[in-house]
Amino acid sequence: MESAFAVIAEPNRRAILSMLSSSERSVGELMHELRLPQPSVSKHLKVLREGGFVESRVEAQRRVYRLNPKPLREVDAWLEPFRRFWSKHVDALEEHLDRMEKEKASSVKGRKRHD
Amino acid sequence: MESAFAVIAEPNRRAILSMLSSSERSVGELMHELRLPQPSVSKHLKVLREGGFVESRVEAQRRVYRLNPKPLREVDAWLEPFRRFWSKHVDALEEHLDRMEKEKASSVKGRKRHD
DNA sequence: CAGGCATATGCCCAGATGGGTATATACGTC
DNA sequence: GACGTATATACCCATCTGGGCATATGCCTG
Repeated sequence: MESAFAVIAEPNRRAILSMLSSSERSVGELMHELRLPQPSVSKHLKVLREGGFVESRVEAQRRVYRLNPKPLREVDAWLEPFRRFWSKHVDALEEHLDRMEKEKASSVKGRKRHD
Repeated sequence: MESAFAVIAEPNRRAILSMLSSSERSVGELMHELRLPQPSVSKHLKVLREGGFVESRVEAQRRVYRLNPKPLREVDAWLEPFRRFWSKHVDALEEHLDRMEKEKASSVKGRKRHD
């Protein structure tokens, strides 16, 4: 599995991560709450493990999985350059005014714009 | 393409989005900067378009693509519950208590092990 | 040590997907 | 309207991946 993005592309894996964000769980608990066959859960957990999203602890016959946030921080970091767009639509007015001003300025003296 | 997550699972598509985050580009510009064959760029753009990540504007024979941040906000929103893990110091206590509780419960009946 | 529970793994299959190539469509120019 | 440019699409193929099933492994109890 290439990247953290590919790992969280799978809906069941996202569900597992969401569950683990509230508290750690055993495979059986995940299996029951997600209503997935056990091999399926184990396979997804393997992908998550190898991607560094989860870690496991042995407790008798059970494996208890807990979240490791590191790979998700990578995703979060990748989003950073896009955050300036979050408020862009809200601030459409401001952007419009900003553009108006630029055009006004350039129409006076023929200044050029850079983009 | 199912979800926004599946769309950004592809490295070239993330590259396109990153490029568009700085400024809009034509297909030819993306093609040149990413060194990808044109059909490949067009196909990725189609996925991005249908996923709502980009919008296009016709300019003579060219199609100029610009970013639409909405689907990325979904991804950002999904990350929200995990952000409390970002600052490990703050939540270390809670996690510790959580673990203590489980150990107490299991130590009553049998042996315990951790790693 | 047998037997049962919890989890992991191996195998096969069907569907999805990205790459590559060829072709279609759209537009602008002469 | 012929031609070149810019982009989209159709087609084929190799690969990957998740689902389902069977089975292996590990641990605990009697």
